[in-house]
Parts: sequence; C-alpha cells; structure tokens
Amino acid sequence: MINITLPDGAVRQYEAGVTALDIAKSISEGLARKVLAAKVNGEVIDATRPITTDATLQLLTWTDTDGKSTMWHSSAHLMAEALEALYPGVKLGYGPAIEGGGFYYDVDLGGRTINEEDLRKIEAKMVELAKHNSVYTRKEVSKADALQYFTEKGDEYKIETIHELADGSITFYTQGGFTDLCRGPHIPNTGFIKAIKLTNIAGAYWRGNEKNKMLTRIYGITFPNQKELDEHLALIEEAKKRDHRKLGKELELFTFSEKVGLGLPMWLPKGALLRERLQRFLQEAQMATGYLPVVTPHIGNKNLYVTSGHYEKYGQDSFRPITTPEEGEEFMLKPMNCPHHCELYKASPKSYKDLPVRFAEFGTVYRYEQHGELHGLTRVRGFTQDDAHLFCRPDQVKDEFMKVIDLVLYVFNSLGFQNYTAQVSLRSKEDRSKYIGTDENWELAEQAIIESAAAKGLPTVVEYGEAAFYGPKLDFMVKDALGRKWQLGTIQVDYNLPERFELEYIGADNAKHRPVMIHRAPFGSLERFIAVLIEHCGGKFPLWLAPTQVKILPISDKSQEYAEKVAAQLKAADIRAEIDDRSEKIGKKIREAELAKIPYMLVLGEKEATDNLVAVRRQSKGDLGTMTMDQFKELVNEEVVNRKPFE
RNA sequence: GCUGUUGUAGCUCAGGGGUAGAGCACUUCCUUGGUAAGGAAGAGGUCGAGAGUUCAAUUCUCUUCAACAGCUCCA
Repeated sequence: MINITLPDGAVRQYEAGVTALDIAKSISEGLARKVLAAKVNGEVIDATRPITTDATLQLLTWTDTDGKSTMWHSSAHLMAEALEALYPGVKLGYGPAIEGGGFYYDVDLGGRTINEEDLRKIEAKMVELAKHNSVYTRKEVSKADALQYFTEKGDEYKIETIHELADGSITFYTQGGFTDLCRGPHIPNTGFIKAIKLTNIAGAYWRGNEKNKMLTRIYGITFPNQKELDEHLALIEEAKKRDHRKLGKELELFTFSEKVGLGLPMWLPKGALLRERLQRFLQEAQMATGYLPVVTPHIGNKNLYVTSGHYEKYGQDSFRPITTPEEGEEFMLKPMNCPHHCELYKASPKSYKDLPVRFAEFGTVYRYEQHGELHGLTRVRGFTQDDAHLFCRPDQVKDEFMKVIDLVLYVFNSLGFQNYTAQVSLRSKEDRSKYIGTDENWELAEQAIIESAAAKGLPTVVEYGEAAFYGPKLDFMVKDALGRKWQLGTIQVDYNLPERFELEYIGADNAKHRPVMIHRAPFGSLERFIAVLIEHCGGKFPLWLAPTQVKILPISDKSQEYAEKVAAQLKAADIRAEIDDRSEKIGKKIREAELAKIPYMLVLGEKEATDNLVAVRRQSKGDLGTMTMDQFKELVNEEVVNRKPFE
C-alpha cells in the first residue's frame, strides 16, 4: 500500500500501481470525468500512469493551467492525426501547447500550401477523430526502435530530435492510428476535446533557426465545450475592436508616414494633448517624491557610448553614427538616457549627504528595430521613456526601491490598472561569472528588491537567471480589461555604469565611494503605455485624460448662442469642450459624439436656454436628465479630481 | 532580417487585359429637426512604385516599397 497526500492534506492509502484516474474515481465519478492529468510530486503526468510510491497528488482539470496545457498539447496530436489523414506523407516538427493559450504544430507539407478553407477541413477532421474517444497510450521505446519507426515513416525532423535524446528516456504516444514521439503528458482520451478552432497559419523555421527549412505552423485552440470557444472567439473580436492602431486612427491620436520613416509615430493634436497630460501627471508625482528634472540632447558623442559599453554591445545594431563635416567626429542618436545622466551626476562633486540624487527626464530615444518587428506604438524606432536615474548609497537601495514601487502603484491605480504582478529577476544560481559588481552589493540589492516587494504586498514571481548582467531588476506586468498581460514599468539596479563612468561620492569616512544607480520607468515608454491604455479602456479614456471631455450639441441654429455661452463657461472652468454647430439633426450629432467616445454630451435646445439648464448625456449610458451648469461642472470636476476610470 | 498574405478615393471595401465603382467622410444647397445616420447635387483616384509581356496593363509576370500574421532579435 502507498500513501497518497491530496492538496487538502488528507492522506489516503491505495495499492501501489494505482492511477490518478482510479483515485479520482474513488473520490467521485463526476471528478473522474473531468480529470485531464495529474501532478504527482510536483511533476505533471498522465492521469492513467501508475503511481508506485508514496506521493502528493493534485488532480488537474480544465480549471488548472497545467490541465489546460495538457489538453492543448493533446489537441496538437489530434491535429497531427487529422493532417496525416488529409495529407499523407506530411512530416512533423514540434507541436507544443503555447503559453497564451492553444497550441501549434510545425509541419512540412512537402511544398503544398494551405489556406483558410483547408483549416476548416482540418478542423472538421479533428472533430470527427475526437468523437472516437481514442485513448492516448504511452509507450517506452528504445532509441533504436524509435529511429527505426521514424526512418520507415520518413520523418527526418523526428529522427533529428531522437538523435539528441538519451536512450531509455524515449516515449511514444499513440491515439487512434497516430503515433508521435512525445514526452507527454496527455489527457486520457480525445473525447475531452469538444470544440476546436484553428486560428492561423504562419511560416516558422525548423527549430527557430533561419538557416533551416521553413515549416508551416498551424495554430489552434480547443475547449471542453462550445460555450467557452464562443467566449474565446468573442474575446478575440473585442481585442480587434480595441486594437490601438485602429483606435489611434479613428480617434485621431497618432499617425505614421512612410515619408517620415518606419516606426516613427507622430502625434496628432488629440494624442499629443493626452500624452502631455500623462507627462504632467507623472511629473507632479515625481516632484512630490524628490525627483529633479533634467534635459539632455537627442544625440551624444560616440565616446559616451563607448564609455557606457553600449557601443560595443549594440553599436552594430544601431542607427549609424552621424559625423560633423569638419572634424569628422561621430555622434549617435541617443539610444538611452543613462549615460547622459551619469555625466550630469559628475557635473559637481557629491557628498554622501547629497544622496540620493534623482534625475528625471522624458527622454526621447532612438533604436534601430528590425523591419518585421515594428508594431503600432508598442514597437517603434523612436520613443519617449519616462526615465529617471537614482544615484544612491548601497544602504539606500531598499528605501529607494520602496519609494519607486509606491510611485508605480500610484500610477497604475490612477489609470485603472488594478491587476498587476511583479517579476523579480535575480542572478542565475549556478553561473555567476557573467555578472558585474561585487557579490556583496548584489546580495544587498537582491535582498532589497525581495524585501521591498514583500513589504509592499506585491504579488511576486522570482526568476533566477533573468537579471541583466549589470544588476537585478523588478518588472511590472499588468493585466488589461481583456485579461491580456503587458509588461510596463521596470526598476533596475545597475552596478555597471557607475563603474564605467567612475561615479563617486565622498563618504562620512572622507573616502571616495561608488554610488549605486537605479533605472526606473513606471510607464516604460509613453508610446507603449498609451497603446496599452487605449486597448485597456477601448478608447474610452477616463475623463481626466479624454482629449475632448464635453461635446455641446445645439438642437438647431436657434440654440447656437446659448451653446456658445455654455462653452465659454466650461472653458472658464478648465473643462475641454467643443460645439458641434453643423446644421445636422440632433440624432446624428449624438451618434457621432458617441462613436468618437466623447464622455459627456450636452444637448441644448430652446427649453434649456429658457431655464438656463443643460441636458446631460453620458457616452454609452444615455440621457442623465437636465441640471444646472454648476451641478454639471461639479459632476465633471469630481470625476476628474478622483481620476475615475471611464465606467 | 526571413517566410507567407495583402496593397484600388480621406476611411471601409467591391471589381477586373480596352486607363474604374459602392458606402461613409468632404464641399454646396435645401431642411431648423429633442437623445445613435433628413434630402439633393458636387468634388475627389498615375488602381503602392519601377520594369517586362501585349495593339492595349490598374488587371498577367518579375523586381521593389509598405502594411498585416508568424519566425528570429530587443539597452
């Protein structure tokens, strides 16, 4: 008999060789019907594999992340089975589940191309095969047998993969008439897969190497019921509607021009106003926390970046230097603000009493990004960082970190991002050779980050080996209204630049010491942040940010005069209002203001003029009735001051 | 940068070897209308760019540029 410990701490006894599925049945039949896989001693395995020793067991169902990915991985096999049935001779590369949901399989169709219609056919075949309730059967095979199987099948990709595996650790999985080299685990049978959607086709190099052959990658996603698939598809539709590139155009926020250059966004008046408002918001918060504004030029002498080390590391992948005509001196477009800020630090000698020094700048930087990488506002070649560099003593790192976390959370909360996590990136535990700086300082900084994140109650994930070579960091990920994750703010400790720029301060011991530098950007970049904000709120900005807050809609020309009077009053109250004075019907004016996502509309006719009132309409909510100007101004003011989210 | 798809009016898109169409937007006129599209007329295009095939190319072929999807990359 073996002891099985369940997640609630209960210990049950079973015969050795029992499977997770058996155990589930012993608890309840209903549970057994939902079990996709099992986590035994922390390792995810087939629910049908025998358990031979004492173990902790977690039954995985569709509600578990690991349960989902097991099902998606099994779905990739189901798709491969369908592909073999439809396209005999197809060769298979890799077919994993993907983190964001769903799965893909890289396949070699032997020169055949497939299109949308083919996807529907493959889907239909998958649905048909899934109904067979084929069991996923695991089999351990020797390396020789494995090679023989795929040699006979003529699949060179699998053969290449097998060559790299150790004999004795090779397993095959078979469902229906399809057998694949696979580590597993898999769901019990194909019957769990009820709803299937193949989403897109793309090229992908074998093993991600562009020197290798390009395979066809087919993406798909599956669900245990049609309802969840429908919800998933609705979410994709909603995401398309909220695409910042589409909304940016519709709401006249920003634009691109081939003539100006790729990846160089230009801000239209409405977008520029929004951007300025965000800048001012952060600037005010920073001034209150002891930051000092600085301004540095858009270009810097190449030597600056040689000193910082960026030239050596990124020089070849940067915009080429520009040269002065007479002297031939080389200047680079600024790819980072920190080297400039280091030189600012050195402008005067520093005492330990001066620290921390906090230099803040909305610095526009330019980086060469590969053509295929450019994407709306999220991946550009010129962007503005809400950058600041904190120069402090090693003993001040923790305190500074706490303050920065406060600032970042203040920004997120003010902008309606309620759902965030923090990733702490530390040194790799094994190999520490690639990191610059003393062990002692790293230890201090890593502890400071962990402790300050804990002190602030941040939901945190620690990743070893993810630190930059120059220091550990803390990255903020937010989840937007559609549940998508974005990386925004970042805080990074840097031991490298103070060293390279020989930054110093005079300590209480009258000796020279090296300050620690902290890079931080709550938004990351204004461009990227605004893109995320647009998609988060679907273009319906909170009132305090909305480019136009109020649209005044006179019912006819007769109300024009009153409309202008109201507009003047709003302007005097610092409320951004516009009049729609076209001779269109009120229904049309309302429709257009609604589509432009203007938060408030004032419908003004003869009645309102007579009573000296305004009829207020709220975007996507409708008529709020009439009120006095004072009441309306108070309504707006309250919403602005509290930075309420749109809805 | 690589692979694939796409490129027609300001926007969304139809068409197709004989140099072009719709809806919305725009301009003018009529209409003065009470909570999501009033009516009429008009203007607007080297059909992304270059080359080739052809009597004739926006349409076919090639090259190129850009957008999109994915891959690789990202201080």
